[in-house]
Amino acid sequence: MGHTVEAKRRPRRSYSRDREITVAAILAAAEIEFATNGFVAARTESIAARANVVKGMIFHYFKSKEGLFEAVLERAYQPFSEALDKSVERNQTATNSLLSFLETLLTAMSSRPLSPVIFMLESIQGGGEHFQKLGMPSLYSRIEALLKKGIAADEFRAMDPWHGAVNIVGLCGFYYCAANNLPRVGKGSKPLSEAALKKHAIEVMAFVRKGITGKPPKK
Amino acid sequence: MGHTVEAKRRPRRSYSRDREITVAAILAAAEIEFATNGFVAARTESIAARANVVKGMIFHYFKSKEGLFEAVLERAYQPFSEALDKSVERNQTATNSLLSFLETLLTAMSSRPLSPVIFMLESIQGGGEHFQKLGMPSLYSRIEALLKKGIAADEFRAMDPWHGAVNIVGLCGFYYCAANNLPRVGKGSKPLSEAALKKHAIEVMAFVRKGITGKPPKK
DNA sequence: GTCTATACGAGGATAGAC
DNA sequence: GTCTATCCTCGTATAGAC
Repeated sequence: MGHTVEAKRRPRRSYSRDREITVAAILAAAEIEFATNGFVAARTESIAARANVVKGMIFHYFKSKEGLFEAVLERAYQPFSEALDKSVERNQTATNSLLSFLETLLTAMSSRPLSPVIFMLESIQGGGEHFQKLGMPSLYSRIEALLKKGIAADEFRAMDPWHGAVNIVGLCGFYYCAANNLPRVGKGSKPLSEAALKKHAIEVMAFVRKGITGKPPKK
Repeated sequence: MGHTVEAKRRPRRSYSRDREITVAAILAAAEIEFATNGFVAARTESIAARANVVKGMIFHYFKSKEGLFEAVLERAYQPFSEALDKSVERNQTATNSLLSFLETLLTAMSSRPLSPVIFMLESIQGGGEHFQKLGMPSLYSRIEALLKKGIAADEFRAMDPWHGAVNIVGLCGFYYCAANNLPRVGKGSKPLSEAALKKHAIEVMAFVRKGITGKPPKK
């Protein structure tokens, strides 16, 4: 039935007795659980089982379910935060700036494929409460700014840069959220395999490049 | 805190004592609740409060929470099913076929803005179990087919039609899912206002048109 | 058809032994 | 640091009066 996806309760074999290891295991398990079920529907018991620890450990290290969730959110956003820092504006054309930023963004996503899903769920269910803290809006703003620059420089076609930014972020992230549900007809590789994600990045870059330019590169 | 969004418990004033009215009220309330919280986190009590009926009515008419959810899903998919039926292939160019189909699709979405969100949640949380029944995959397949046709006819650039279809669906639907969380800087109208949705449709159509064509229309 | 009361299970959180 | 046992709230679902 349409119930929560839960991890099988595996018998615990070895215990780490090590803060770092236990915490990391819980975080990794929690990321999966929250990305599949959302905050409210996520089950601490299920997280514990997947992490191969006892439920009490979660409350020991994170105080509450909410505390754990925030830790997961921060961890999930980290690569994107770094991507924002890394891609500083050099003296480049708007096209090159945007495409290189997109490449960084898509790489960050493919390295942590659950992050877009968690952000999506937080957006829908949490109303984006936590996003202000994380600095999520700056992702859209960055792209919007690049679009404005390119439009002013006549590199890009006339368009609403705000909608443009949303559309581009959507192009990057939607795939990850819909992955479980895509038609698999005749597709050998799974949508989240490394090869498929690479293909996705290439296709998105091409789509964006064509979709925003004012004049196409003559062939 | 990051808890479920719940409807305030309003005092019940008038009772319809009418099957149609009660059922419709429950369905409408349930759509909101499921779209905000997902199946597991949705609360029947909250749905009842929003519909201004007593919780028992839900089980009376729909037997179970799951029964209600399926009814909501069907209702949400209906406009898209009609859109698929309506836009039969006439002797048109691939470009015109695709754009007119997109227009129908975007109109369906704007008429039921919660549907894309429900589908997204079902995709993430339900693993798309219910989608086979509803015929969801045909939406992607239709677009994929149109893309293939256009590529073969040299109207569209070379691209992977499967990824292209996912990207186009994402362009249409992502906006609705992210709407609660978009930066509102300097934006007067809310992202889900009629005006904003119309703008979204126009921007997406333009983006797709430019993003897929092989040769741009000379100006 | 509508309402109240309640059974019953699930799940977050804590206490305290080892 | 790790584990077991338990408390208590919340939420689905049902029984039965009006």
